[in-house]
Amino acid sequence: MTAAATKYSRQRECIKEYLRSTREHPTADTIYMKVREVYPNISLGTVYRNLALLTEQGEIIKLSCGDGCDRFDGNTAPHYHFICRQCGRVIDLDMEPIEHINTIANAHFNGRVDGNITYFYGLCRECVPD
Amino acid sequence: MTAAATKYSRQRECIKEYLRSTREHPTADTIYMKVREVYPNISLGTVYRNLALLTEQGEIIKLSCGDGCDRFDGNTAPHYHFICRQCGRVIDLDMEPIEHINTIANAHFNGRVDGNITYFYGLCRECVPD
DNA sequence: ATAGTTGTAGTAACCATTACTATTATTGAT
DNA sequence: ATCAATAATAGTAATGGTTACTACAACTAT
Repeated sequence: MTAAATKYSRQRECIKEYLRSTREHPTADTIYMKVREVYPNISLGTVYRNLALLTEQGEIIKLSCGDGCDRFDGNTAPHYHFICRQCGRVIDLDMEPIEHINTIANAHFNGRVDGNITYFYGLCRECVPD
Repeated sequence: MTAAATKYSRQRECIKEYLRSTREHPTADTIYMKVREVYPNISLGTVYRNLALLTEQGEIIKLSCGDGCDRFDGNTAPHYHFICRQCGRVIDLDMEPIEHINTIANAHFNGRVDGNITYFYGLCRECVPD
C-alpha cells in the first residue's frame, strides 16, 4: 500500500483563495457562506475537511481564540493577533516576532519548547471610548 | 431591584478548593468526576455554572488551549503555560512574565492593548525521546 | 415561621465539529 | 479520448462539550 496522494479539488482551491484574499480571520461557517457564492451546493463538511487538510499542510493557520469556534488565517507568515474584548474582532498586529521568549522558556522548562502562540487582548479602535 | 447577591454554596467551594489544590489544569468533566467523590449527585450543569461564575469573579482562570475543551486553573498569579504536542498535558512554566510586550504591541496598534495570553508548545519531559 | 431569592439536580436543547455513505471528480495509464 | 482506480464531494446523521430550562431545596432577612 502506498501513501494516499492528495488530488486537486476546485472547492479546496476556492477556500484557499478566499483565505488568501481576506484579513478577516473568518470562521468555518463564514467561509462556507462565502464559498457557496461560487459553489452553491458545497457541503459544510467539505469546508471543515479542507480547512483541516490545509492546516495540516501548513497552507493556512487555525486560530483558537476561545470564543467557542475556530477561526482561520490565510497569512502563514509569523505575526501576532489582537482580539477585541468587546466586539470579538480578530486583527493582525504589525510587529516583529519576539524570538527570544522561546529560548527563555526553554531555559526554565524540563522538556523541549519549540514554539508559542500569543494573543493580545484589549479594545479595538472602534470600541475604544473617545 | 438590587444587584443579585452571590450566596455561599458547598458545591462551588468544593470546586474552588479542588482547583486550588492541583496543578493539573483539569477539564470541566474531570472536575465533575472529582467533586462527585464529595457530592455524589452534583450535576454537570452545576459544575459548568460555577466554573463560569468563578472565572467571572477572577477566582480561577479559563484556558482555551484549542484541543476542543476548556481547562481551568486555580492559580491566578500571572504565569505561562506549556502544552505538550504529544500528550496534550498542560504544565505551568516557572518564568518571569515579560511585561514589555504589551507596550510594544500598543505602539504598533491603533487601539488599546491591555493584556496577552501566551501558550508555549513542544514536547514535555515524558514525551521527549532520549 | 415566612416570604423572597439564590442555588441545585436532572434533563433537554444547542451548536460547532466529525463521521458515514453513495455518488462524483480527478488522475494516470492505455 | 476512454477507462479503471481512487480521492473528494454532497448530504445527512451522529458526536460531544456546553448551555438552557424547570421544579425543588437551601439560605437570608424581616
